Amino acid sequence: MSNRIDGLSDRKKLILKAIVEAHIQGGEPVGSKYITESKQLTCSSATIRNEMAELENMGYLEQPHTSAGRIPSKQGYRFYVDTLLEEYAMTAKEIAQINQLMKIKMSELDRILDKASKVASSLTNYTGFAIKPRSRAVTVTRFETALIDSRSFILILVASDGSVKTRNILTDSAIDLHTVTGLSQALNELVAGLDAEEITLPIMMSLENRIGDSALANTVMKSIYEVLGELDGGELKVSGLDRLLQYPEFSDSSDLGELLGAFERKDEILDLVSDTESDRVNVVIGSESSVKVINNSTFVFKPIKSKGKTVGAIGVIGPLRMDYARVLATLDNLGGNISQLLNEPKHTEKGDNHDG
Amino acid sequence: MSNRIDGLSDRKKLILKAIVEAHIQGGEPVGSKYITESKQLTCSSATIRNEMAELENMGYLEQPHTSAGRIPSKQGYRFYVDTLLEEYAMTAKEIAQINQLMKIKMSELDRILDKASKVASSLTNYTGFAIKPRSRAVTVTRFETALIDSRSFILILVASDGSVKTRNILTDSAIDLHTVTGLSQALNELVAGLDAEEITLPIMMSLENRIGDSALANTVMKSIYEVLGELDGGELKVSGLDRLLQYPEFSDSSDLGELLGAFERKDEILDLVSDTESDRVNVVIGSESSVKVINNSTFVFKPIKSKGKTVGAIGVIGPLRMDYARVLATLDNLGGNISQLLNEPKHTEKGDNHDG
DNA sequence: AATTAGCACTTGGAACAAAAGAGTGCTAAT
DNA sequence: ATTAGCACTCTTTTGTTCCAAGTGCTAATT
Repeated sequence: MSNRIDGLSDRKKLILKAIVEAHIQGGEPVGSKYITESKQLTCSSATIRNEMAELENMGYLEQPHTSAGRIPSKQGYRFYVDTLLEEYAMTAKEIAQINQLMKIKMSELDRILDKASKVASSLTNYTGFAIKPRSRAVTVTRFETALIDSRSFILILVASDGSVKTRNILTDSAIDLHTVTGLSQALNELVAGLDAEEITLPIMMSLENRIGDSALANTVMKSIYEVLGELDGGELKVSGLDRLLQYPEFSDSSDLGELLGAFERKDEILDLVSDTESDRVNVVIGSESSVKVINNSTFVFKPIKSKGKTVGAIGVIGPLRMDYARVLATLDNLGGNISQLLNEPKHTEKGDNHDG
Repeated sequence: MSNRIDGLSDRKKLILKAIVEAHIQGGEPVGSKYITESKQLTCSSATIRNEMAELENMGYLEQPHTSAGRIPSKQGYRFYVDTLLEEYAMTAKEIAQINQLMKIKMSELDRILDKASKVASSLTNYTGFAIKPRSRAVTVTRFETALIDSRSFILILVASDGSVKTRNILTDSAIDLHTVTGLSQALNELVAGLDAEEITLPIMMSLENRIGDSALANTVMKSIYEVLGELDGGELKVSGLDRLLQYPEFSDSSDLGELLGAFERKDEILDLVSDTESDRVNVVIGSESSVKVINNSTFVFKPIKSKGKTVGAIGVIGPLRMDYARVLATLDNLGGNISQLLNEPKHTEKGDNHDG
């Protein structure tokens, strides 16, 4: 009888779906009686009980204690997300809010992501985050300088991912426009386009020779290394942290502490996002991944692509019993819009606000 | 008998001090028996009880319920901080850690503050924050441009407080080096040094005339407004959020939520810090100030001065029963060091790392 | 063979009572 | 002015009972 390609009869699927959704909605364990009363199935509570017992044996459900209803296990949520989830139809209001964001045509990824994480948080009512994953491939493609006074100038570094970093440089000896112009020329010829490993001693020597000021060359190279490090190491922005507290699973205890700690350290989350390849919305339930920190929470995130490369991700974090349908739809839409924005030909529109 | 200039006998002061310190240490209400046993006073528990009753009447102590010991009231903490606190001698290790930070000679305030908030958090074991207060006085003192390609360039804005902001600008029509050089010249002559109110319509008109591209002028001015807004609105960085959770007063409940919410919104905290004038370490206990959000927590922060002006602040946030002696000493030292770093003549040292 | 009604069983939570413990306030003695 | 002593108050803990929820199993039914 019926569809068993993934090992569950249609009825079991229906029951599992009903339990997951009831639990997501109410937060309480779900009993057999509730399922029969919800009229999605025609059989009796005894039948449901038998099926539930089997689902528990198979690992899809758990029982907090003998006389309680069932709650979905992580495997249960996983099956739900992968197989049972129905498309969520976004409301006009939600779509409007996303379009609102899209109108702000910012060209700088950092600021787009920052804004997007706020929107994700406010649309889903979970904690939102935005991330720029690690990528060794980023280099400085161009150097510019701007003289400030006789003892300081600004070094501007344009990275291959489009981001711009600046550094105030204080010099030991007096400098003039000629010096810094020469410096930026030299950097553009010798260092631009190289990554950290490619900047070798010979290159540094020739830079020193070229500008004829070893102290300056030294200082500048230090700054460049630093910026390369920043470009490489990802960034993580979090917004709507306080929303976590409204869910009883975080209301007390150590789970919240682990999450906050993970946000502080950043690296676990960066790893988690950087390691995934799928372009679709990713759902990481509990400690499915090797990342230990997020045991009792779910990460959902969607990569942001620009010209075929993953340049960032936006997502939300919340309890296991997350409103997956809605979150998936929201992030898919939002992330897709952002990727599209990044990829669309930039100069086709009328001359309104082209920047941010 | 004895010192009553602030209305408390010496003995009452001793008792209050003992109670505050015992409570800071243990977190539990303090009873009369504990005080007598701690051997700081020679009188009996009954005497202590009488004194405690009086201290409660005077508003320095509170009783959670009849059969509990006393805990300090906000007024009690206030008196303790203002009058009873003994100098905390920082350990060699703590001083070493601060000196470590000081070695990183960064010239950019943002990055110093960011780092400093982390150090403050790790030294005190409370949540650290760093802030750049609002200040209407900041203007853009200088504009630079860097051409990227025929349709985009980077606008660099150097602010009067030394910070540097950049904006990617996408243009509708093709541009060349000549265009952007002319643009920066025009901006430097017409707009540099003005604050948002001073940029009037006539000025914008003459800019438009000067560069002869109204769409470009428009886009650029939008970016400038935006940056002026950013420079004006303060920044708030928080680190060590997870440390809050180790204190039982935040272990559950809404207080934590209010704090997290305040960190999200930022404005209450910015107001709080921006409104204070004292250069010393400030201690805001509970809702002493008009800021409602932080009812059951203490803010301690020290302003950072550069050339006589307050350019930032670093501080920590924690429960009312905070280790005030230690926090005050740490922030005073740390903040003082940073201010000194910002003010010291910058070019006197040997040619080692002058930047960051 | 699958479903279902019925019932015994398990368990956590609520309600209540009693006891223990901590600390006070007051009185009377020093 | 201080202090010993004690009655009093209030929270916390512990134990008991009771109840409701929900299960698993068995026997009857389709």
